Amino acid sequence: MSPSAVIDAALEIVDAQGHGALTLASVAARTGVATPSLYKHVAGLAELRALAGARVMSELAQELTDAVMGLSRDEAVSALLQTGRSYVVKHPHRYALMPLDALHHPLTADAGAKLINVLLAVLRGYGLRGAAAVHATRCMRVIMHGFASLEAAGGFGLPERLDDTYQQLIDMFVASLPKEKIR
Amino acid sequence: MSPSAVIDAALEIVDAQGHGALTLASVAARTGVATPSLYKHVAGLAELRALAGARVMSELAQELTDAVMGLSRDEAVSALLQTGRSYVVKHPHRYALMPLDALHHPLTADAGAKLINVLLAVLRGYGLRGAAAVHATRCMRVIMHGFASLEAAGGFGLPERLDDTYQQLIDMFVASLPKEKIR
DNA sequence: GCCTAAAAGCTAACATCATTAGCCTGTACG
DNA sequence: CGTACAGGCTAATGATGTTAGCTTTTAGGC
Repeated sequence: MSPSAVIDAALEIVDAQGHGALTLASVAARTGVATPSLYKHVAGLAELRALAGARVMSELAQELTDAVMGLSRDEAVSALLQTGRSYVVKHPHRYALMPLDALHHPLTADAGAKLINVLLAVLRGYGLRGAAAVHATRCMRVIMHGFASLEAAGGFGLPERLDDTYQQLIDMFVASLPKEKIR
Repeated sequence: MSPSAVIDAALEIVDAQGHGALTLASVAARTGVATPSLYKHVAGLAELRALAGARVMSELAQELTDAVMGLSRDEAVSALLQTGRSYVVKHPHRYALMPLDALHHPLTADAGAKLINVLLAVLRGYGLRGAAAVHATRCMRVIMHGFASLEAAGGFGLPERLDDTYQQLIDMFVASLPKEKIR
């Protein structure tokens, strides 16, 4: 066994039973090991959650990176937001693992930075600098996180198509970006 | 004591120590009662959380209602979004109590409906109907929830002014609404 | 004023967890 | 061949949620 294998098991449990079911006991059961043995690989439940969250964030960052490769500006923004949502739809339970303040925690800071960097890279195509870039990044995050967390939690009850709502948000955001690249 | 008094104590604990500190043991200590005695008023921890969440949602709905009274359209939307955020800034820990899928749970459905109704009322000024009203409501929710949850969780690390980011989001949303009332 | 029944409290007990301490074993490496 | 350590184990402790069953308080009717 290895720390990574423990995280694998943790993610399997989360995928199957939701993030509330992630306990050291359940991970131990799944890996066929006594609970205290997990401490040889992981410092405790808090660290395991952080590591699992970091794993998810890295995976998401990778998918986003792949999705925007070769695209720029509106196309890239749209692809990024769509891909972010589709990841959450694919693994609804994983979303809750990602810490919202990843940068504040050493175990998740790297993964968090990777994620933010994709957003920044996409916005670079608009020539946004300094404060403007920060605000735009935050807006994008708000939209992606707001929608994804609501969708993952089953927060949208009505039957109207979620795709349409999300597209409307994307259009809204894209419309707020500069039409000409700022030089 | 009464169920309501138990919820009061729960909210005091959450305000002071965060929603992770909300346990039956801590509520019992604060109300000067043995833990099992709480079951005379509340069915268990899950119900207490739901009831506390409903209380918070009602309170927020009331503040939002007060804030938009006498306003319409862009002014009302702006006031609603600003007031929503300021509630979260005032009581950062309470935000995490509100269930995202309030309508699915009988104990929180009423409060959830109250909240949604404020949003719908404000959007009525634009003459939005049917699916369009649903999408617009969702967009507003995404923006308010996305921003508030990130802010409450300390998810914005950089020093740029959050007020500016939020204003940008509000402008973005307002710009997406019809300029003339649809009749 | 008293009596009874329900409301509200208590203690004891149990299950589940996380966590720590201390022990055992196999294996890689000198 | 011996030793050190990685990785596993059992036992024990302390929170916590929850249930059961008993006691006390209280409110209302007689």
